[in-house]
Amino acid sequence: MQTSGAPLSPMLEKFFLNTVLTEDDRAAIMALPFSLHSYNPGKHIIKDRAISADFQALVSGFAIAYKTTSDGFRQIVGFLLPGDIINIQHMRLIDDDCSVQATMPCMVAVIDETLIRNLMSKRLTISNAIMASALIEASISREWIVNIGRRNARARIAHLFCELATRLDPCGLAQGQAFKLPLTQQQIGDAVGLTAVHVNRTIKGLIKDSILEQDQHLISFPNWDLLKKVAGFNDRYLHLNKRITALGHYQ
Amino acid sequence: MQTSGAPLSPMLEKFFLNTVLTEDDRAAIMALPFSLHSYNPGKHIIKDRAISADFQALVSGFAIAYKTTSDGFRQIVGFLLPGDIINIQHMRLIDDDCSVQATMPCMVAVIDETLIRNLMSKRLTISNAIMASALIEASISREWIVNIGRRNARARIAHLFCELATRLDPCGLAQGQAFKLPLTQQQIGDAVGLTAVHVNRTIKGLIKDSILEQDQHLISFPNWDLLKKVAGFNDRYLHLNKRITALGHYQ
DNA sequence: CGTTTAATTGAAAGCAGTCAAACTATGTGG
DNA sequence: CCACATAGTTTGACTGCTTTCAATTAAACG
Repeated sequence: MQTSGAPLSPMLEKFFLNTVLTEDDRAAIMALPFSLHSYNPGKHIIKDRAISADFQALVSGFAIAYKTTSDGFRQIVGFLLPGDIINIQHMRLIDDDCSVQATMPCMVAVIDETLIRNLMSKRLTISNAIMASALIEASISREWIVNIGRRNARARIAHLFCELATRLDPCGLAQGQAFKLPLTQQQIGDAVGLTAVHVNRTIKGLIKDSILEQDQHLISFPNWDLLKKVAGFNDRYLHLNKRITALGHYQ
Repeated sequence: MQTSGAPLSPMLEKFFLNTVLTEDDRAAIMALPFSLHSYNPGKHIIKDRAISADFQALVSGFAIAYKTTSDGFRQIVGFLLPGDIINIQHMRLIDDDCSVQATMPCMVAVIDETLIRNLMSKRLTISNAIMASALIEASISREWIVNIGRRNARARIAHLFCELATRLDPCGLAQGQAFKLPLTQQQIGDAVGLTAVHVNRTIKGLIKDSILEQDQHLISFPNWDLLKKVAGFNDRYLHLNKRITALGHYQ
């Protein structure tokens, strides 16, 4: 998945992972007019309760979706990687219920939502691909519920690293058994329901036990199977490379 | 929302909450051939990894969707109420990644998935309604992540009760400021990431502080605003009564 | 009425949170 | 290029929420 070149190709590549698109579908998507916006770390791509009439896709970088409790705590509810649709719930629901913030320099492609709606109504396959993207996002949320609800700190953080390594890889953002961590320890805590202090101690423990290695922002794991075992990680919930055809039959 | 009479009407009513359907759309849905199946508490409607080619909707009763960790812990990831589509992710994804189990006597309408696919391809509005249902389910999952990740036991359980009261009401399963709890304390724990023992103690505490009342399986809360405050509950994530039109414009 | 399942309670242990301080990057302006 | 400011990381001591284990009571069911 290239982030250089055509800005919409990361999204297209992601569609191809779950849906068989025709050459016409591909052309129709690549022909969509868009504008590009860049966001530095810390900047908001979507602010809570904002109502925009646009369809946005992440071209490059890394962003977090989060919600805030009434007493001021933050919980990250998902990650956005290149190719991901940023406000997919906005297609059918009025309220954006969470905010989206860049944690790495981000490039965002903005498309007039009306054009997407037209495309979806005319091209069933593209509608299917977007539906599949929404369902995969939901599947990831369910696994996060399991991770936070039923795993201890060590397994939670290991699971987070497993998910990051697995999802960053097809984006060209992982180097073998390593990746550049796009999050601070505070943000890791906000993602897995722990405090930054305990995240720090737990990561230290993982390093001490040779489950992880860390060199500045580079996280590596010489023993992928061990990390997976500690995390109880199974990538099935990410629904990678599982396509169903335009007709809905299994490929 | 009636559970007697036409079995598909609870689902139809739910569609109407988020999408403006035409009379033709309504008729097309009500004309769908279906078969009815009943499940007693404890019975599985979907078993993990099962591959079925059917579209299923809950007609009456109450069911839980859950996942199991590699070390044997169970985490409930969502509730299914009358009108809810049971295996919505199955429309576009190959793997069912969670199991669904009845906790109350359930009636399930099963429809040939091909008929649903045809309906969705011919009727944009119905496709939109199903998409909206999927997005609402995802929104609820995100709020569960917040609930488990960033609230203490008392707020978590209060929040669960708020969600149940709010979602059961349009199904005709809530009586004023009360509802019949469709879950055991073990299941409540599995839903909010706590042990059954601590759920018990926490509910006792809520009762002692007059935030809840309990008479057998009937849960009531004389002070709804107080319960909401303890929970930090805001029903926005449930997306009730927020319709957008077939054309995608705000109503 | 006996059996099974669910709810309840107590005591002890442990995982994670809180508070506070020191340290280390990272970046900026002089 | 260095001094300073800021943000992020690390560490220690202490607290406390939640779990664990075990046993008892109550409810549901055939």
